[in-house]
Amino acid sequence: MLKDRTFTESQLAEMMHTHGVRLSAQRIAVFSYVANGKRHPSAEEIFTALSPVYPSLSRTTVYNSLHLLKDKGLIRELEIQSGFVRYDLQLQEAHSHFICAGCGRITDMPMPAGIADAVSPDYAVESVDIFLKGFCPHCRESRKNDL
Amino acid sequence: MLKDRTFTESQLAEMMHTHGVRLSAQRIAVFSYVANGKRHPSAEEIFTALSPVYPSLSRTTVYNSLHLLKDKGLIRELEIQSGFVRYDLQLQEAHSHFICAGCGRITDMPMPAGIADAVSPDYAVESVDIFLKGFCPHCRESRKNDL
DNA sequence: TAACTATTTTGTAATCGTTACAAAATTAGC
DNA sequence: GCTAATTTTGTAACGATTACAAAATAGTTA
Repeated sequence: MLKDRTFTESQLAEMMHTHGVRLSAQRIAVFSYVANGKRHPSAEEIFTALSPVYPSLSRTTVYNSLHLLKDKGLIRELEIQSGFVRYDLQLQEAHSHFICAGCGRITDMPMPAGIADAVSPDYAVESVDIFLKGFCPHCRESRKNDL
Repeated sequence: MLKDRTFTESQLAEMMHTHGVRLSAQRIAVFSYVANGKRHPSAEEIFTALSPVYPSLSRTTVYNSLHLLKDKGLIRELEIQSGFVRYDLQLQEAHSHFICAGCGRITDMPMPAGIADAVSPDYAVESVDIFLKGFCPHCRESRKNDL
């Protein structure tokens, strides 16, 4: 499990600027939600969370912002679950993801070493996604009681 | 890269039977396509490929069969790519998947050792998916020439 | 500041993979 | 062969995402 970190709005704006993303209130809000929120949100979750703050917010803007932030390397798509895409801050330190089959919560885990060694060197690996599925400590416990 | 294996129809029927899947021509065809085809097909690919053989085949039947085969542990879902699900034979030997950003082809790779060690022992890991993305030897070469 | 241009946001409609559902067809056991 | 249970089929619905054009906003120049 990796610990979370909170980013101030000006830090986020700075990151966007250095990655060539023009600023807008909506974009900053979307980026902030991915970077600081409970994390790994879907587009719909972001839209639902931000709508009260930006009543005119459009779903399309959320999608546009996410795609832009992804193309510029600030966030990353996670296709850990069927049916929709989740988004994660593109951290410098690689990590894997654990999704709980009970509560659905996603937890960052350390990236195991030596992944690249398992791939024949003719293949140019550009990204590695590791999705672990199972039960988190809490759901594991409640399941034990059920059985 | 792992080598492929071909299953005869009676082997497939046998596997289905021992896993408690009732036989039907359509189900065998779907299972065979996943087990023997180019592999890692989507529901749509299966439907398109089998339609000529079973002109009455319905997309719903393909989905039904895939879900059943998955629930009975014969095949596995791969959410390696956004927007749709791919299916893979549930092999006894664990393996990871490489998807080429150039040609889209999916290649089986050996499963690196020691994945579980990276997860804190409070988490009950039930499955591990490793998705590698990059360029296969062929596409890597053609890209070199383009740059 | 005004005028002009480029970019972004918005809202609606369309698309695509998948699921729901009920009727028709098939299968299995007697 | 008959009856009950299962499977298949076709159509309609659904949910996430994308396309697109109009409206709003921001940036630039004068």
